[in-house]
Amino acid sequence: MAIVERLSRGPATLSEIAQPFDLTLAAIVQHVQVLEQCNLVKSQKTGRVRTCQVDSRGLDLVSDWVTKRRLTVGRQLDRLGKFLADEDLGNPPTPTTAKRRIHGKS
Amino acid sequence: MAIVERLSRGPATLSEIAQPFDLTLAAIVQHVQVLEQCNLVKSQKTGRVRTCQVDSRGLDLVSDWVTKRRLTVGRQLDRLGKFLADEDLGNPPTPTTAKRRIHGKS
DNA sequence: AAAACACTTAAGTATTCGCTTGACTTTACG
DNA sequence: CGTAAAGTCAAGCGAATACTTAAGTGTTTT
Repeated sequence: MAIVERLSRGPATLSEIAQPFDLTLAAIVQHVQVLEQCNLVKSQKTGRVRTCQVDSRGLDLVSDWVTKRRLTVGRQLDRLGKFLADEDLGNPPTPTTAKRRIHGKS
Repeated sequence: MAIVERLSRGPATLSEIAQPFDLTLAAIVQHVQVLEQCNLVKSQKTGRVRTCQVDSRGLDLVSDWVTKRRLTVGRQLDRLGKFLADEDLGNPPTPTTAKRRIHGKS
């Protein structure tokens, strides 16, 4: 998160990213590699310098996921209302009883 | 993520959450505890059953962070445009950005 | 009361992570 | 040229993590 925050203020080289952290350059490189796999950071190398920036595709991925969850949570409230109505009519709640590998291996 | 997705489709007990996973109930409890620390899940116990739902505060936290990053990335583009305009006018690059553009003449 | 249920808690373990070190490659500069 | 800078790669180590097992606790059901 701190690396993405740094990069959201403007592009930076790997050494520049590493500077505020008490870490080796190699460690930073490993973090950036993971962030690139997540499409949160993109980079290109010019000469011996690798410059990194935020990749907005990763941010999109995250915010899309969050908004999807929030939408279905909204529908959940509707379903709760329906459930309470059923309850008032005397219907029993659906007991989807889980019974799978509570202890020990299958 | 899978637990939050499950809960975004409607509340569930711990056993119900555990069902689709090949994990013990204890493992699921540990995951849910972490999610509660992150305010991504909330739960209350009724009798011997603990029912869990999505806590929208956690979702808000995430999407707020993402939109903040995106805003500053936006400002970054403005700065890039300004930088390129300066370049076209033949002005020397500012020292903080001077590390690029060492190679061939434009 | 006894048994079954739905967790809860603690402890142990095996794997995974994060990081460092050190050797190496490539590029820039005098 | 030689040397320094910026980064890459692989190996290794300690610490954290994600599980499991096993023994509780409180609550329904029979």
